[in-house]
Amino acid sequence: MTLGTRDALLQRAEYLIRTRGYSAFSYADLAESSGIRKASVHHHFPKKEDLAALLVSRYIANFTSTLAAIKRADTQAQARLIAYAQLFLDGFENGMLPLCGALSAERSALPESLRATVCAFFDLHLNWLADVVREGVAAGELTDAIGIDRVALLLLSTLEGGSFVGWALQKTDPVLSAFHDVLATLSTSRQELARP
Amino acid sequence: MTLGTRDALLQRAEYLIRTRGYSAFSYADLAESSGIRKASVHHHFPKKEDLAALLVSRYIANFTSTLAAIKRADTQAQARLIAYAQLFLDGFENGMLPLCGALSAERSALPESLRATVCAFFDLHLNWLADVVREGVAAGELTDAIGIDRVALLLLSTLEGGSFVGWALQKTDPVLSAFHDVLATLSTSRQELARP
DNA sequence: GACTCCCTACCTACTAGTAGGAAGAATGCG
DNA sequence: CGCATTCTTCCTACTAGTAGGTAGGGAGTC
Repeated sequence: MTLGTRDALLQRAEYLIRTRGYSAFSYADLAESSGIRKASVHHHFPKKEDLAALLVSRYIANFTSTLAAIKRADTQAQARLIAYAQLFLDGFENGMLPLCGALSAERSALPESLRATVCAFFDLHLNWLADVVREGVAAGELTDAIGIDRVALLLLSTLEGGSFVGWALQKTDPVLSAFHDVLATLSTSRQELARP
Repeated sequence: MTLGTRDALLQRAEYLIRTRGYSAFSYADLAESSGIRKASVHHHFPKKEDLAALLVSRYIANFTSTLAAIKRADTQAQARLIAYAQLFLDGFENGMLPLCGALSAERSALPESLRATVCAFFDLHLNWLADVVREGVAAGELTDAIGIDRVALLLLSTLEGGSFVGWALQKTDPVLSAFHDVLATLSTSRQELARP
């Protein structure tokens, strides 16, 4: 399957943003790595800001349906959360940071339209996590010692933080390590923890 | 106390890097926000890369002594860790991301000299945390269910991740929320968790 | 006299973005 | 069908502005 030029550009742009950041990627980079001229990139996406905004909103749309698919595929909270965490690992193994984590770092240098979208993306994560945790608690699979919203925040923080630490150290283990430790703590079934 | 020009420049540069990122801050920005001309900034720091490298290595030196001071001031692991976490909150309340977290996001766009320093900084964090946790476990204050190094990674991940989530959402609570939840889990004394 | 600090003026390379045209595919119509 | 028109995609060539960085000079200080 061969991607259309437009989709190929979006894909390359996503990679560049998730490795270099929004400010540090240029239309010249994007053009070169897509085998096209700079002016042609502008034909598809007149402004850099438009490109990024579209990219993120499409990403959010995809992500939303991926989360829905996870909920459909797994009925247990634990399995759902592991599948969710796997998304972070997948990105990492493709050499990329979490999109919105990367954008969050440059927040002050971002155009206003992007900031709001990044914020919305984190809310999406937190709401989905809270939902899954709520159902998990109701089903007796997860403990409810610290409150649903705090658990959601805890899970997201470990994955974002783990990704950044792993990214800096160029190691894969930190990405999921903290998440798994937290998940084991939250689980009522408390199976023995696997030491690495 | 009035800072020398050189120190003022370093301080402003740190702020700019911890809000906009390395790529998105320019000598023009730095000059303007320091009330000096661009060429004068170059007089003090000929290359941007030099400035950043010096800044980070000085930051690491300061941080090292701060960590040593924390160890001296508190004998209990829990108190030490809370003081450590407070450093992240202090930065956040001054409107800044963790320095090395921010740099980590742009890793691919960073000069080689900086990448290594960023990596060393994370190692510093992890080694100090592992040390504190080890002593805490030996003193019976902390549980040792998942291994010293994993606990260090867990604590660092929650703080880095919490900072980024809080930064994107422009809220302070996420910064320490996950860290405190994890710390409560690790504590053998298990005092009741304060709900927010 | 040498050094420090800061300046104006400048350089080259690169940034996002534009103008206008060539080639080809899609479309409308007699 | 043939033929012209329009639309899409991409191009070369350009703009103005900004990036990091340099040359060289003036004023104060050791």
